[in-house]
Amino acid sequence: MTRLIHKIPITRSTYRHGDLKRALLETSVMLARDGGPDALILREVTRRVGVAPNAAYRYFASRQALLKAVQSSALALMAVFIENETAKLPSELTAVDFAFANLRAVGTGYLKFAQAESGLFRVVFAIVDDVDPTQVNGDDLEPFQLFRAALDQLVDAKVLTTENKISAQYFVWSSVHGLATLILNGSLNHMTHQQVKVLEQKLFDRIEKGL
Amino acid sequence: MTRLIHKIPITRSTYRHGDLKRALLETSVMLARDGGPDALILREVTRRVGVAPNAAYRYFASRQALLKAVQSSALALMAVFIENETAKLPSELTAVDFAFANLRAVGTGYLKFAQAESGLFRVVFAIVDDVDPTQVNGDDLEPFQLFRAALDQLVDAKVLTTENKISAQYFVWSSVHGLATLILNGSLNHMTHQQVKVLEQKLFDRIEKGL
DNA sequence: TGTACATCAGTGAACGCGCGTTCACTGATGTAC
DNA sequence: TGTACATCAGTGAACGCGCGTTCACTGATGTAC
Repeated sequence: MTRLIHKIPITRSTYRHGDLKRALLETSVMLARDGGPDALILREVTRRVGVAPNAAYRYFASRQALLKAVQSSALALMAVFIENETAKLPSELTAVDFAFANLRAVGTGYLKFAQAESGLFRVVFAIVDDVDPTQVNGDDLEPFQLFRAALDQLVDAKVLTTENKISAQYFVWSSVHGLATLILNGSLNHMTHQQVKVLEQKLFDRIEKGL
Repeated sequence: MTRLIHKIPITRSTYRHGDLKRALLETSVMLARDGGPDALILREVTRRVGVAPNAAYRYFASRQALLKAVQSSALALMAVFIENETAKLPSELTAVDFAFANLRAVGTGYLKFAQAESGLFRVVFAIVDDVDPTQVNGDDLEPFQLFRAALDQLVDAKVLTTENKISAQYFVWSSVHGLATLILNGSLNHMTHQQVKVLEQKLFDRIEKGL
């Protein structure tokens, strides 16, 4: 009896973990937060969870599959960052002004996520050499969709035509994503945080002009 | 005598290599062409050159230093791609038209390099956790400079003010670089090559509009 | 022109490291009677 | 309520792999006399 009590491990009180899949995924996300895709090391994940290295294989077919799962989580978190910004929008604007403000909000959330969660951002855009397509979760959010609602509003506000919407969407995405990657790869390291902020605003100005 | 002849290795006829530094760098570039920064494996480089694994250390302080050297080579090649495009420009244009055409040419070269030499493109923007700063080659070309001449022409042609030049330069760079990375990370894999070409042109249209 | 010698480019062997994945398994658990 | 049993979540051990870097060295070369 007492023996049993002493044998209770810190991280696990039952023989079966009970929630190993979730634990593996959450730990994987933590690792990826700190070091990006390369920091997702299967053995390290299982070590932290307190389980044998091969235990992960009951829930994920391979490291790739686990990375794919982290990718989904990261993208969902990115969407939350964006929603946090769009939620702040004042409602007493004209449709046109609101649509533009919304676009800026989405871009701001995108850039904030890239900077606050650079590891996860890099995971989102890491190349995952095709995971078994039968395993692909069809209703996964796609990064391309993040700007969609904002662009739809611009169409509704007659700022954009329907024909131009797609190319506008790629234009906005490229510009914002490009700035995000330049920030992350250190190309803007000579600037202060404040200067980067100013640059972001000027980028949005030019994006609006270019639509 | 005959013994000596038989002992001549295929890749080396003298005891001293004679040009090992160049051979190491060139082989490194080949590896990086095929697989990006992660494919730059010291032991593989020396294996291909036909030299002991540690021989590289006479010329490069570490793998990082070698990667840095490859980065310089890659950036120089990128500049060549851009010059190849700008060289094609017709000369009988007005200053304004020429400046815009030049900007497109630079962007086109940038995107062509990214697609034709994706491994080297990734090396250029790979994070190199600070190499010893006393070793840094001060006159290394910076990616940011690639668009500089085109923007200068736009200032000369009075399309841009001097104050706006810098932010315009980052706008152009972000947009083009962003599209390049989206193409490379597979975000546009659902498109045909032709569709991507069209998208590039529409991006340039919007960039011009946004200046 | 020939010899002695110092230089330093490249060697050989090893260190310490850690990874992803497979195999045959064990034993706590929940279930059926 | 108590017992027999099948399930399957997690184990233990190993495979095969290759990396970057350090150390003490050797011996072909170019140079000085």
